[in-house]
Amino acid sequence: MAIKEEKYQQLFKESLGLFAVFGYKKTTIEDVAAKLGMTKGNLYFYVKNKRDLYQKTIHWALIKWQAHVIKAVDKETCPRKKFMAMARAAMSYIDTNKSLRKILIHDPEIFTLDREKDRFPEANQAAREVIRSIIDQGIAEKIFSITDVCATTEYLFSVYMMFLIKTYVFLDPTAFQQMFDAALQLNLRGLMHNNSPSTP
Amino acid sequence: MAIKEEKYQQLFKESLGLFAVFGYKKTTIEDVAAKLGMTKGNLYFYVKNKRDLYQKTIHWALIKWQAHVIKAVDKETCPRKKFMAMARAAMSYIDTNKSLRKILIHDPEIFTLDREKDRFPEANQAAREVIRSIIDQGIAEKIFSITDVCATTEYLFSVYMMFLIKTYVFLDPTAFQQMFDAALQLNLRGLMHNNSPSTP
DNA sequence: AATTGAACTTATTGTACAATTGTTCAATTT
DNA sequence: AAATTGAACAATTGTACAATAAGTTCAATT
Repeated sequence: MAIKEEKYQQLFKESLGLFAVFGYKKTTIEDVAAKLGMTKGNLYFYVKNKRDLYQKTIHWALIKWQAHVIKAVDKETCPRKKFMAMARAAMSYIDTNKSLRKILIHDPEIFTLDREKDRFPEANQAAREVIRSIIDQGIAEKIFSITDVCATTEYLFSVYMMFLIKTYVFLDPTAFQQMFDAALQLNLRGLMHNNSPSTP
Repeated sequence: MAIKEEKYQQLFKESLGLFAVFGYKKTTIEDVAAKLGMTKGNLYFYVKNKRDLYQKTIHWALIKWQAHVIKAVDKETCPRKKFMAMARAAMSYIDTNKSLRKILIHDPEIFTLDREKDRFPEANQAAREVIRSIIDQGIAEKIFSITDVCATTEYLFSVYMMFLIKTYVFLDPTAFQQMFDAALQLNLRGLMHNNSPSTP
């Protein structure tokens, strides 16, 4: 059913664009239907309701983002480089993806530090696992040394969330970059078994 | 005018208690006045308006909190221990102070990762300076080594904010403690010049 | 200087109704 | 059978205005 998949892709793409411009409330089901050249009634063949459309649209965007990050991580072999690739890919993606970024500004609670309020636990769990696998590999190769892998993963995921929250709100790109670099240095050195001179 | 100072202390204390129980909206100026045995009109001798009362009350609570942290930091001489003392004092204080914590739950935006929306820039600037002075001392004593002190301070302050946001929302105290310890280990090792075995 | 209490102003709540938007579904087309 | 339509229906939001409650001011008083 590649044809139905195509339809969904198009639906989410157009939907994302509209939600980005008008926000959830101001975007009507009819707007989305019109954009796709169908009637609003037919949209209910694809999604349960408006909220479901919004949820599925953002989930789709988050998964696409994640795929981009994983691709960047997989290009590297060393855990240290993987960690850097992960951080950089995640941040640069959101920086270039105007639509997703606009939605995050409209609806900042998409990223929350409160796990109870997490509306995208599936996508975020996958993100945790990316971090976790890099740490595990680093420990296996005796490059990283930390006592509590689980808690460290959760902490680094929270730091990642923190940066996301800061990204779509940050005024000065230079200040952001500096803080990002400082964080990367601090966390990498914190993970490493021995402090070695940083290779940029 | 130590007598007037006393009055303010009492005002903020009672006000904090009421705001903690009922929240900003449900707490009336008359409630606060009654608690202090005065009429609501007289409250306007002390504060500009209701919002000002709320603002001054929280600012007062934040400064008291900060004084507690600084006291704990000053007990230590080594920058490493100072850093740990700072983190621990800040977190344990909020854990025991039920009123302040309740207010933070009612009004989570008191702590924000968005500097533009910071309603207590004075108190938070002072907090940044506590972090900064510990880092500066650590570098002077060649215990810490980081390239960008300014950006690292800002990053660690953000991590501090993140923990505060997580604190009043965290379900499981054990999980919080583990994450806190992992973060402390990671950040301390990241700051240090050479990785030495951690002394607990 | 600190406080009162009444007068005054501003904000909130409730209600009723109109308009808009979201949702369902039997009928129709592909 | 899967996809789509359009009209009927339900839910939500917006508007207007009255009633109420809460916030604010200030001349008089302690």
